[in-house]
Amino acid sequence: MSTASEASLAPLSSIATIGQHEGETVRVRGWLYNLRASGKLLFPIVRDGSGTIQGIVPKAAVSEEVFETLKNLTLESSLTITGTVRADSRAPSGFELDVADVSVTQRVPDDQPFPITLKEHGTDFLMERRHLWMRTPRQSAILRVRATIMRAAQEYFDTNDFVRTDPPILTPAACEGTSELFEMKYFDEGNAYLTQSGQLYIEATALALGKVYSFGPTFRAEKSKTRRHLTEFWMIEPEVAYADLGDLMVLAEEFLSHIVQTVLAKHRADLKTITGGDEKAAKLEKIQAPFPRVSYDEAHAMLEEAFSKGLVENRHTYGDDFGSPDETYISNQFDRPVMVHRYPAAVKAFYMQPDPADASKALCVDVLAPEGYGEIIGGSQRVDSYDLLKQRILDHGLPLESFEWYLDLRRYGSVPHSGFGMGIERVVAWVCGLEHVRETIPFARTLNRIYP
RNA sequence: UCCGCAGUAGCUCAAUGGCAGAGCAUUCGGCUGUUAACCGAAGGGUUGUAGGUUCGAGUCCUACCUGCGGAGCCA
Repeated sequence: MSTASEASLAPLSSIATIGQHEGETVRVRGWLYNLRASGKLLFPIVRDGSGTIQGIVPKAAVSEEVFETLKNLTLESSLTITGTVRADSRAPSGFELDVADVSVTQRVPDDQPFPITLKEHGTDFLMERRHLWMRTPRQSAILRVRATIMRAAQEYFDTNDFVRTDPPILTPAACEGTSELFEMKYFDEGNAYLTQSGQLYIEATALALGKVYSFGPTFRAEKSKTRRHLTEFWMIEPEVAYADLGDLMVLAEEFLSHIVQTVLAKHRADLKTITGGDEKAAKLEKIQAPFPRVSYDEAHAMLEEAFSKGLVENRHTYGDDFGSPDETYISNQFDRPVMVHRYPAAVKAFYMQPDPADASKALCVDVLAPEGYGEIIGGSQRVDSYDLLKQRILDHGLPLESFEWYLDLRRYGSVPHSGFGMGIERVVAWVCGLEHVRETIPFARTLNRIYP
């Protein structure tokens, strides 16, 4: 090994941008991802979080110490490797590193090898080691796409003059009076609950600031065990004063289009790593506003026809909400997200404005992602009449005193207003083509898992 | 909460009711262009738990535990 001062002469490079240093000697700080050997030739593959690169180490080209150090190095040991960047058509990324020097920061013990191998593993094994699983190229790529989706979502609202107003996470009562909530003691004030939605609170901030959004974690204590559910997930919710349902649907389709096109612009390589091909990117190209709009009645008619043709197993009952198989069938009829609007008021939340054309319907919209990924957005125009809202609260058996502040919003300068919530993890799962939302978040919280 | 599936080596999985195995990982040896490298060798097991049937149970029966994904509910 050369001296520290000698090695420090080489500039640091991230692997993602190492092509800019072709012909130059650089340092890469990272971890040993894989090591192949062929006699007196070593092929260490190093990852640094931005990508991986293969190093070439002919025994004759380096010191005995460098060769022996690398030859016996254990996977996922941390190291700094110095070498010359060379373009090579055999390399997946187009570049390789002719290694000159290596410095090991921490060596993974021989008797406790890195548990995640390059071979296949079961989901439970991987989830139990999520803190290590996320080091693999595919999982890292998913987390990068997630970060871009979150940033693009905020970017859309920020550049369209929305003000971010974050609602409380600890709340005194259920927002909608339906979902199961996580409950805890709150000093001498009785029980508090983890928020299931910030919606009611951002209705208040919308009437103060006009266009607002919130972005934060949301909690549901429902015992859902499916590929679409987490007990803790991230939701971004816009709320707009004076907006009606039509305005809301335009907002939703433009918002989603922006997110998907931003991912396409930045993550072609990651999408390929995640899905193993370019088909997903081709599908995402089509995600451009406007999106198809289907009323509840039209969707029901689609399901009736599908049932008569034997395309769906169970017949949908008019007036009921759509089940998961129903949503999957409807969304599969389109190559873009479909906006299903005007559901029966009876199956929707108390705060939704009735349709003036048919009071049995609510002015609401669910956006269903393609390919059966389910509901990614749910929103509505809100009840703006004091009398109607008060009646709805009473009809739903909710404690009026808990909603006095909410009724104030209709008492003092009430206006029509609308908003929606988008679940980040479902969008990531759809955009990345994943089987399960648990891979879309660094540490998933599900019914049977709160470790690590 | 209901329905279904699964639990065998560190991992992924085999094994007609009849000697518990393979690949990968680990250790050792070989190989100068490997792409989940390859070749040879070695170590590695209370078959989820508790009962039962049987000459004999990984395999059949009962209960339980754990996990999975589907319904419901939702984003």
